[in-house]
Amino acid sequence: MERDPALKGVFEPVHLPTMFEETVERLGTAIRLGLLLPGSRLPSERSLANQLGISRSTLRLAITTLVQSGHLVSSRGRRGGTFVAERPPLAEQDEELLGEAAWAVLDLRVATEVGAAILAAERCGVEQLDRLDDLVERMSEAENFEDYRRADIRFHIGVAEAARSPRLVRAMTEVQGQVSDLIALIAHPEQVLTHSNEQHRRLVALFRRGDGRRAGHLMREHIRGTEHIIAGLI
Amino acid sequence: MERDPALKGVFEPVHLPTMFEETVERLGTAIRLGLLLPGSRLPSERSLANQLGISRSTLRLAITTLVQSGHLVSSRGRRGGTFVAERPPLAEQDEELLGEAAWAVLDLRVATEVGAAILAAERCGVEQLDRLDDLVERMSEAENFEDYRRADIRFHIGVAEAARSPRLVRAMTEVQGQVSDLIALIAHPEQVLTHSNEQHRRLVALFRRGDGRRAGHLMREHIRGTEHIIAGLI
DNA sequence: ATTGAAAGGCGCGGGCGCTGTACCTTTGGT
DNA sequence: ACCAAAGGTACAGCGCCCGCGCCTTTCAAT
Repeated sequence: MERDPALKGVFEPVHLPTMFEETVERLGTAIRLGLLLPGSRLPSERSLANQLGISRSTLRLAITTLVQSGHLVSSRGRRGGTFVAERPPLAEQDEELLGEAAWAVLDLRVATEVGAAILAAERCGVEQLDRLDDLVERMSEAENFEDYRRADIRFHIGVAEAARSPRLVRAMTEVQGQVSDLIALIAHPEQVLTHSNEQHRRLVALFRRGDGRRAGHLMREHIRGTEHIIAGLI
Repeated sequence: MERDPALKGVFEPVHLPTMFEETVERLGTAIRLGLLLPGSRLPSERSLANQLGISRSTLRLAITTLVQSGHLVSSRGRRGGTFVAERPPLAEQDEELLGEAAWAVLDLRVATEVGAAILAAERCGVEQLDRLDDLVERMSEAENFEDYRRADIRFHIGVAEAARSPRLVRAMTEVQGQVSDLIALIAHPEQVLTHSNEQHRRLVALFRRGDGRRAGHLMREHIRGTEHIIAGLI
């Protein structure tokens, strides 16, 4: 057989997540990224199972797992339901993650972030831009790292939304979920955050001007910083 | 519940491909993209099942499907095996594909191609550059569209290889597989191909200079052409 | 105080995909 | 003539997932 590098990927083992795993991953990531706010209520099990296109039995398995891991709390009765925990876990600080896998995630991040930035500059509307302005403001006023980080995540997903591409939003959410586990490991002095948010501000300005070229380049520079730090840890 | 657009994706139905479907997709795409050349031999069923991490029974189902669709042929006996058909189908000209799904694929393509181009400029080595030069040459000498197209696909996957990122290679392969179904529908006058290949040449030059900024921008312009044409069809 | 609706908590039968194993058949090299 | 290597076939079993029905808890409305 030829040693064609492109074929490496073709014959690689195929891992398919189960519905259970996928559901835990989706809901867990949404909670850890702050897309589902602490205390907010999820749809009823019957309704959510329907929306997700899975059986209630399977959904309940996923919910049980997330309750045990501290992401969710359930209560019974008339006004009962499933709620996001008040203090959900932030990130799975899986030290084993540092290695080959980390690089792969960072590479995907480059593609997703830069691609979203370029398309955002080409297509975004005013309401998305206002939203991004808002998030930049929130970051500049953040008192602690957690607040900053939450807004940061929303900003980057917001860029994908500005690109008007649902698939990119999904990809961005996944990438942010994985990269957050890494970012949680590194320190962030205030000076770095200020500089980072300055880049956010310039990005929005470039989106507004429709300058996809500079927006793409700036986004690449923006994310290069954390790459270097993480690279040092590996 | 809030109408947060980011949550749209979280609660969307989850459809997971089966191992059977995934295997058919992988092998079928590799064949249609020309990664597996006509007449070439696949590993034995037992070995391939082992490599893919699935049972032989399941692999056989996939192979049977691909035989019936004209991608593969099987022969028994001492020197038997499973071979790529001499004239495999080129693309699934699924006319139903034109619509919402087409845009989603094109968006992912922007991210994958531009991301790969940027990383290729940052990391590529001489051997990958030579490979890309070779493919550019092959395209310039192509007598017909099919030959050109095969080399074109290999070029773009080659960019992902130059980025030294296996995950991007996978992503690029998938994207090319889906976009090929669209590209097969549109005409390609020779003038367009010449211009397109000129861009390939300039891309390699930018990779060689390590100019990720211009490489990313040029790649975005490069793929914009087909976008416009396909947009016209939708 | 009663009732009913809306939510979570449970149990079970059945289907389908996938596995693993064993065995058969074909074919060409030794 | 034999044997090794490949595809072709059959079957028992397991795990995930579904769908259904039913129970329990709670609170709002009456």
